[in-house]
Amino acid sequence: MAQPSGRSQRTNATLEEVALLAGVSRATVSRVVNGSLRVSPSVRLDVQAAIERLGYTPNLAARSLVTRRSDSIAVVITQPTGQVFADPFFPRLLRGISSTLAARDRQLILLMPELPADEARVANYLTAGHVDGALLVSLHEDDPLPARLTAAGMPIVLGGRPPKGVRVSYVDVDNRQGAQSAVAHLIATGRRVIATITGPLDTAPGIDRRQGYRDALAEGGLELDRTLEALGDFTPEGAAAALTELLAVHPEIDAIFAASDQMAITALSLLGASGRKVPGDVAVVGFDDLAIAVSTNPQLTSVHQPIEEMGHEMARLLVDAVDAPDPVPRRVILATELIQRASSAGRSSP
Amino acid sequence: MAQPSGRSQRTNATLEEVALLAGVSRATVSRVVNGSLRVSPSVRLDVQAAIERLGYTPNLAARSLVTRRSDSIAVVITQPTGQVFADPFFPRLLRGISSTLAARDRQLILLMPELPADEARVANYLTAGHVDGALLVSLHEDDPLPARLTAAGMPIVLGGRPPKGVRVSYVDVDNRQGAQSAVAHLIATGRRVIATITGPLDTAPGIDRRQGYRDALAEGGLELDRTLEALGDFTPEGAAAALTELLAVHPEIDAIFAASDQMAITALSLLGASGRKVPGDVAVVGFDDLAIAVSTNPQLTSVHQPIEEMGHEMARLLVDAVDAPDPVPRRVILATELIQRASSAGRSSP
DNA sequence: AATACGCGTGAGAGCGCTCTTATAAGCACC
DNA sequence: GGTGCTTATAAGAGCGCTCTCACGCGTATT
Repeated sequence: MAQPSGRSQRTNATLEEVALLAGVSRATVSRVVNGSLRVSPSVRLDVQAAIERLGYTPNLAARSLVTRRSDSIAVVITQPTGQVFADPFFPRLLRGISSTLAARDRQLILLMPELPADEARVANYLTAGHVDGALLVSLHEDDPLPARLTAAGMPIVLGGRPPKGVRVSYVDVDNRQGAQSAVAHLIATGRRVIATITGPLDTAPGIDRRQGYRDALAEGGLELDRTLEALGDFTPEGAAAALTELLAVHPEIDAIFAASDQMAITALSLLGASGRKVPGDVAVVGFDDLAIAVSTNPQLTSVHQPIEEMGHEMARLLVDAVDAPDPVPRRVILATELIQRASSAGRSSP
Repeated sequence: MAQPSGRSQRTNATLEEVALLAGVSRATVSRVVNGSLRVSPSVRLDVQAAIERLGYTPNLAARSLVTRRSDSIAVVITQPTGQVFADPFFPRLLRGISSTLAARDRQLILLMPELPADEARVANYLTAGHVDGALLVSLHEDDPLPARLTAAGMPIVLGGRPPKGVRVSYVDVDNRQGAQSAVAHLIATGRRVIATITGPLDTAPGIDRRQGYRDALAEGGLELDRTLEALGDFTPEGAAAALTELLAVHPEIDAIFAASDQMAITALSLLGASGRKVPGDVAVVGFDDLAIAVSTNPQLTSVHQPIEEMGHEMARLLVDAVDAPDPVPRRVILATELIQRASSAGRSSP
């Protein structure tokens, strides 16, 4: 009597109540709900009407208690070191994952361990069987999680190529081919002294993008010069240091392929500060195709990655694996696309 | 015999088994697990040993079936129109939410409706009682979700000020004060013809940031001139159009406050292209303090928002409301901070 | 006409947990 | 040393669902 008391107690109807209203047994209602074929059309209609009337929604907890499945999937995003958060990779990836999972009636449980202690808890949580599978993104090199989960019989799919010879399913963008096409483009537009600012070489994208750079040089008949490869770490600071050294050693540079847009943008402003014109003196190409690539001056040529699609594929692979356990790890490599803008325009054209 | 068969069947122990091993009843084990005080120390120790030995983890589905709680919280991120995804707002917000939720033993269920049809499904899912509460982010103006959920008795907390006079708990950053401090800084450093490129004026941040701009002008004794307020929409295109018009009407502009970094960066390159020096001729200040703000040329002065903390507060508010339903909506407004960089340096100093 | 088989449906067990209620044990008191 | 009290533990019901099994009916087979 103390309060006016909130209405809408949200007392969800149960199977039992639906059954009563429809004049059938609980089992039959269950069959209708789960789309069993073994129900006569007339009964199905009655039941559906009752469900509609009562606004019935299955109690997921009760269901998963008996089915031993949770119909939910964990997405584990490990803290990427440093500023990698500077780009909107995760929202887009999550959107891709989310839409596919929703379409297949799975819940998305997001886990973002920060401290090592969190990671232990996450591992516990996952192996406790609260989810049917896990999607792992941006692990560090020596993360024990994939091995632990695989050993525990939990289906997983990684985002990005696994570091070592770990045999798990994964989805990745074709970093190598993307970098290759970027550098091939520089060669095709007349650049001859092409430097690269790499990503960290203990990460797959760092390695693969450098490899793509080398591939393009080889194909273009240009000599590989290790002093044109400056080690970056995807951050502005790292890129600045790398570029400063590069310009000191090779003032004749006429093109730069940066392994990330963040670094490419830093290069853009540093080159300007050093009195060089982009693209007149030096062409610049980045990787990621961030939204700000169109806001820089000049606009930045960059390699576009199908991130949403990566999410789709990851979710698809995982759900398939949950539904039909498959001993063979699968992998999907998605093509990238070079988006040409002003920062790499040919010398002849303005 | 077909396969070597995977080991580690992950047959989680049950309460019953723990009870058997510890020589007590199921109920006693349950008390230990849930931290009841009514257990003698010796028995508690025995039980804990048994739990340890069997690697017991409670079955969440079974628990929530009887407690009628899920111990999980939904985070609903509605598709922001256009490019707003260009900034890493969501990862940071999610990180804040995630860490607080984890600390309070709640699961984070992420829902990202894209199409209107998705939104209906999300609403259904939420009202079906699968979660204990919901965090709603970046709703559009007329989103019916808050009202629906509140009516259904579900605790919710919004991220960002609610559009109309909706009475719900929310957490927001102090957009108005942030903008005010940015513009006050411009005035203090000698700027007199200060324009603004606003955000869309049907969003709370758009409105509040413009209001902060006006506040600062009033306090600084400058006349408000509506033709110095150009309507933007947070995108580069919008900003470009707004700025072009602004410069045409007011070539004497000596400072620009852009309601987002994305727009500020666009302004930076456009001003350069028009032959104006930043900060020599025109000072530029943005809002968001994106990571690329340090990579632009010149580096961009911007208003920093405590996004992780916003996530923390949202989660804290919601979990508190779930634990102790509170008829009074709460609100938390977090302070912003102006980060001064080269783009707004005073004319006297280089 | 008798047997067999399919197919739609109902009855009932039981998933692992919490929570209420009952019981046993311990202790103080007069 | 019996009465009354508190306190630790056990027993058992039941949350809402799925799923196996049995049943009864209609149709095909011999």
